[in-house]
Formats: sequence, C-alpha cells, structure tokens
Amino acid sequence: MSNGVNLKELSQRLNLSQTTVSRALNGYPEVSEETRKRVSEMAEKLGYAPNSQARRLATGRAMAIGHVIPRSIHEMMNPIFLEFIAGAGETYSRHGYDMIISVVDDDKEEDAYRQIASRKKADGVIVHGPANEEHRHKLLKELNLPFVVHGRIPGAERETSWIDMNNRRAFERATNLLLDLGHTRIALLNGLEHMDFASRRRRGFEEALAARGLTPDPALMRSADMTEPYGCDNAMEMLKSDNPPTAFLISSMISAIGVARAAGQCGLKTGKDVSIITHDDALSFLPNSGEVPIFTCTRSSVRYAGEKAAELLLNMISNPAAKPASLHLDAELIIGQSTGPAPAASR
Amino acid sequence: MSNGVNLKELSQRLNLSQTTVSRALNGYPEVSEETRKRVSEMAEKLGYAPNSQARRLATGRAMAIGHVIPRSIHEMMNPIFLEFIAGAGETYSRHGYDMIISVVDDDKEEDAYRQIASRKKADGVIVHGPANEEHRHKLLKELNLPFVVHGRIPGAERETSWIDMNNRRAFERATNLLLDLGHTRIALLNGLEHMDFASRRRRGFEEALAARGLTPDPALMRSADMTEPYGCDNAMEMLKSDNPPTAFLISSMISAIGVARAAGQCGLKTGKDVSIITHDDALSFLPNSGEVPIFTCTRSSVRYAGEKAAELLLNMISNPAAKPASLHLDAELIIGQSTGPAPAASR
DNA sequence: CCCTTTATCCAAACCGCTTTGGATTTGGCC
DNA sequence: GGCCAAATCCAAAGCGGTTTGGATAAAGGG
Repeated sequence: MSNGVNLKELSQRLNLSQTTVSRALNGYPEVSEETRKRVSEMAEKLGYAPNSQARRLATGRAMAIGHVIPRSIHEMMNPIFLEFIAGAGETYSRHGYDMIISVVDDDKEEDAYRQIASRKKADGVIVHGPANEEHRHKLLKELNLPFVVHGRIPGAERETSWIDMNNRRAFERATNLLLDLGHTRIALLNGLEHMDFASRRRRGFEEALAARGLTPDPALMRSADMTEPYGCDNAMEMLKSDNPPTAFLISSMISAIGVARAAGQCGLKTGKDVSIITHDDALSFLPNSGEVPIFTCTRSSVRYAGEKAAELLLNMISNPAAKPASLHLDAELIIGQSTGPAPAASR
Repeated sequence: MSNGVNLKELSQRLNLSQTTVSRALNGYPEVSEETRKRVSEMAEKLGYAPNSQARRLATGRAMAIGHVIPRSIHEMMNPIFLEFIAGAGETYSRHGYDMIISVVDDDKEEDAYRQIASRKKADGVIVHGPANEEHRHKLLKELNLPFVVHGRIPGAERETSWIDMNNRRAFERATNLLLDLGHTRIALLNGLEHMDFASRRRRGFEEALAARGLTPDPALMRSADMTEPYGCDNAMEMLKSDNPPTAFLISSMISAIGVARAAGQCGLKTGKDVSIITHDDALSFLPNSGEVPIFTCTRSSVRYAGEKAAELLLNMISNPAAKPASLHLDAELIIGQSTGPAPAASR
C-alpha cells in the first residue's frame, strides 16, 4: 500500500527535478522554503523514503557499524555483551546508523573484518574483549577501518581509541575494603586471565595485598568463564578446605550468586561468616539494588560504556583526522549486605 | 593496502568486460572454466570483493535480516534475546546475510518496521516476544515484509510463520511431576503474563492442577520480569507465610536461582524441604548441567530456536509463494537435584 | 563448403540516490 | 534601464555492481 515510491516518481509528481527534491529533503539551503514544504508534504503523503542501498552507494558511506563476535566470546561474556550492544545500539539509531552483528566461527574472525572493509559493509567496528595477546588492532589499522576498543589493548593504549573501566583500581579498592575489615585470606574468582580486563583485576588484587605485606595464596585464585556453577563449585571446594578463605572477590555477579549459593550450602551466612564482593556490570536482569544492595560491589555500567563507545566511534568517523580518544571510567565502590568484619579466628 | 579495487579496474587488468568478470565470479555458466580461473586468481590477488551496497542496489535484495528490539524488551528478556540472536546470527552468516539490530524507544517500534520496509534495509524481520494483544503482524503484512515470530501470536497461528516451544505442555508436565511427588501447594513464579509465552505457561499449570481437582491459590501466583531478586523476594514472602508452598514452578533459571537463595536463607534445603522446578532456556552462561543437573527443569534451547527461526525466514524470502510454516518444539523434562517428595505435613 | 548451433564474451541499460556545474529568474542598486 | 549577485532549479554524471540483448568465433552437420 504505502510501498514503493522512489525519488523519480516523487519528483515527477511534483514537477521538480530529482536534484531539487533530494536537496529539499536533505535540508540543503538552495531550495526555497515553500518548495521544501511542498516536497515534504508530498513525500509524506506518498510514503517516500530514500532507498538506503542507493543512498549508501551514492554517498560512499555505509551508515553502519559492525560488531563481529566470534562464537567463543559470547559463551563467556554473553550477557555483558548484550548490555553493551543495547547501549551502543541506542546511540547508533539516534544518529541514523545501523548496527550489524556478525556471529562467526572463531577462525573466521579475521575474515569477517576483511569483508567488512573490502565490501564496505560498515564505516567502523567495535572491538570486543581484548586479550593480553591482541592483534585485531593491527589488522584493522591495515584495513583502514576505524574502530573503538571496549577495554584496552595492552601496549597500544596510545595509538588506539578505547573505553574501559579502571579494572585494576576497582579491584585494588575492593581488596582494600576487605583488608580493612580484617580479612586476610581472600579468594579471587577471576574471569579468564588471558583477557586484558581479568589480568588487570588480578593485578589490582595482588598489589593491594602486597601493599600490606601479604602474598596471594595460589590455592585461593581461580580463573575461568564467569558462570554460576563456576562460582559455586570453586567456593565450595575452598570453603571445605583446611584453610578456607573468609572473603571472596569475584569478577561477576553471576558467579557471585554461585558463591552465595555455596556459602548457603555450607551453612555459612553471607556478610557474616563469609564476605563477598563482586564486580557488578549493572546488568538489567540482575539488579543489585535497594538501599543496601545484596552484594557489596564495584559497579560500572557496561551499557553506559556501550553508549560512549558508540559516540567515540561515530566521532572518529565524522572526523577522521582526529587523534585517538579514550575514556577511562571509574567503578563505584558500593557497600552492600554481603560484606562484614572477618570472623574471629575460627577452629 | 589490500583496499580499493573495484569491478571496473579488475576487468581492465584482465582485459575482460565487467560482465564477464561478474559472471565468472558469480558462477554463471556462460564463461569458460579457464577464464573463470584466471578471473578468480586475479581477484584474489588484488583483494577484490564486490561492494555490497552496489550489489544490493543492483539485485534489489538487501541481504539482511532485521531485528527490532524496543528498549523495554531487553530489560525483561535480555539474556534470552542474546542467545536467540547468537543462534540466528550463525544461520545468517552461513547464508551470506547480515543481521541488523535496531534498538529503539518503545514508541518508535512501528516506525522502525516502516523504515526497514520503505528504505529496504532488510528482506525480512524476526518478531520477538509476542504479547497477548499483538499487532505487529498486521503491520508487517501491510508492509509486505516477510517475518517469522519467535513465539506465537494468539489467533494468528495459521496465517503467520513462527517457531515456539510448547509452553503449555511443558508447564503441565512440570506441574504433574510435582503433583506426583505429592506436592499440593505449588507456587507459580511466572514471567509477565501479558506475554503470550507466560499465559500459556500459566494455562499449563492451571490445567494440570484442575485435572487433579485442585484449584490454584492466587496467593501463590506471581507474574513479573524474571530477575533474580524477583525470585528471591517472592519466595521469601511465601515461605514465611502461614501456609507456605512446598514447591515452586518458575519461568526462568535466573529467578530460580533467586528462589534457591531465599530457601537457603530460610534454612530450607532445596530438593528436600522445598522443591524447585524451572524452565531452562539453556543459556550458555547459566549451565544447568552435570549427570544430575542442579535444577529440575523443562529445557528448550532458545539458541536452537534462533537458528531455526532464521532458516524459516530465509526460506520464506527465497520462496515467497510458500505458505506460512512453523515449528513447534517440545521441551525436555529433566530431573535434577532440586525436586523431591513433598515433606510430610509439617507444623 | 555453407549454414546452424553452441560457447564465449561484450556494450549498454539499469538499480535509486547524491552531487557537480551550470542555466534561469528575481531583486537591489546606481 | 542596465548590471550584478543571490536565489532557485535542473540535466547529467557518477557510485559499483548485475543483467539484458546481442555480437563474434569456433564447432558440428549435411
């Protein structure tokens, strides 16, 4: 019904050239206000909207941002990834950009980027989940494809644009909080430490301990995908050991829930017998709210990060000459119900 | 470096016409194998790949599928949505399609669909989260935009293509399992019941009770966003009441975890003092695995649903004359550790 | 040997828009 | 009235592919 008018037909109906109609609709000054009005009314009436492929072809801009996610990534960062996407997506649509997501086999990731560049599918991309050994930025530079990193690429902080939270500092503060409460046996349930964010968190943890003359106990440090059972199983194992931790520092709310479950199963009261502090990405389906949140946490909205990352990227695209820019967010430290003073020496 | 060869240049390098080169690369028969080989080699060497905008314009196919997600939806179905997307995305890329996702304000949803249609941004769309009062399918039909529903639109099952799990049956079976174990006071923590999937689940629950001559107690039925605290708070309230339930039937693992937490806090042992059965969407970051899974559940992979939905849609697109098709998946009923016989009458 | 196929390849039109480089009209000013 | 600048509008040339309708050459048939 309302389908199918193109510029040509529209301009014929108006007895105007395509040029004029196009200019009228795109807000160029060389058309009288009267004509512009006449044009927009007719366009509205006929339900005209420019064919995006044609426009993209003519302007040479894809008006789209790419996100390539290798299969493996969304197994470990599933919900975080989506929250980021949601934030970025809002920014995109506000600016008339499309978001295109490619889910690819791990070994096709490079291919995916090459295709985006050579077929001009997107004007830029977001790089997710940088690892310690990271090479994507080199490829993208070679492909001349603007990009923003969510996280940081170690060694390339200067030359790339990125948005990241201060992982090291957050975990240092969290650790200090526990130390101040008298805990000395603190377990770290970290994410996969070949990822940049996780190594930084570990560093923050270790440095805080070191500053008080403590050495981390390898038996209390784990690194894996941040699932719920990961939290539960490892906490259970540690709590049942001869020398159990009195506190847990955890990289994700999901795993923290698992730890709380383990504590419950061991008959320990969270916030009393055992303290838990977690990083909270502020995922909408895992609200950790209330006057006193369930979990004491370091919190940083990954959704906000998504919005900002998108803005950075859009700026880069419209202003290609600009230098790399970056945003370093600080996590809030929020005291909830899950932490308390270290219990008096047991046994 | 490897950037920037177009068809014209490529064909000049080869002393061939654009026609021939195009045909050679697209596998048309009217070109000799020898030439085809020569062409592909040169294309490879120069890093040629057809500009996707140009191709889309020429062929009239967008080679993309749209997913429009209103802001509100991803607050309630965040992780499920992503898992679906991941499944669909794989199918798309296997078939050379792009996935474009629009995150829009709730009141712009219709607009988003109109734009996709009029600007030819996608060849089809997936409709997420159908409600009891659903109108999107009418709009899409009017816009002549092929679509597949994830879930079902009540009253339009015949005329639309969809993929859904058997929600009613799954919850009926789950309820029967509890009844067989001797539970009679069963709580239902459902999703938002203005959504189709949730009303069906409720129906399954109620029908199973009715079949044994039982009437559901309104005090034991809740409906809300399926967050973790939702599970915990409501379970807590019910467990502390005068006449507490002995079993919970829950619409989502996330809330089930909350219920388990509440049980723990009340000093009740899950699977013994209180039984829990949940629906499990098989989300990768919430594995409910092991020989005997933590939670007894009805399980249906939403990721698989995504794959299949994409296939349905792609079929519709390449075969527009075909009748609506649909896929009705049955959830598995899996016995885990969280269910057991009803405790002997307490008090 | 001539004519008809068949196998290859090509020139040009087209997809629907933007944009360049004028052409025409109008208005202000001396 | 004549001239110049500003205001409008337009024809046509891209953008980079695909596809139609031949043209040309080689092969096969009588």
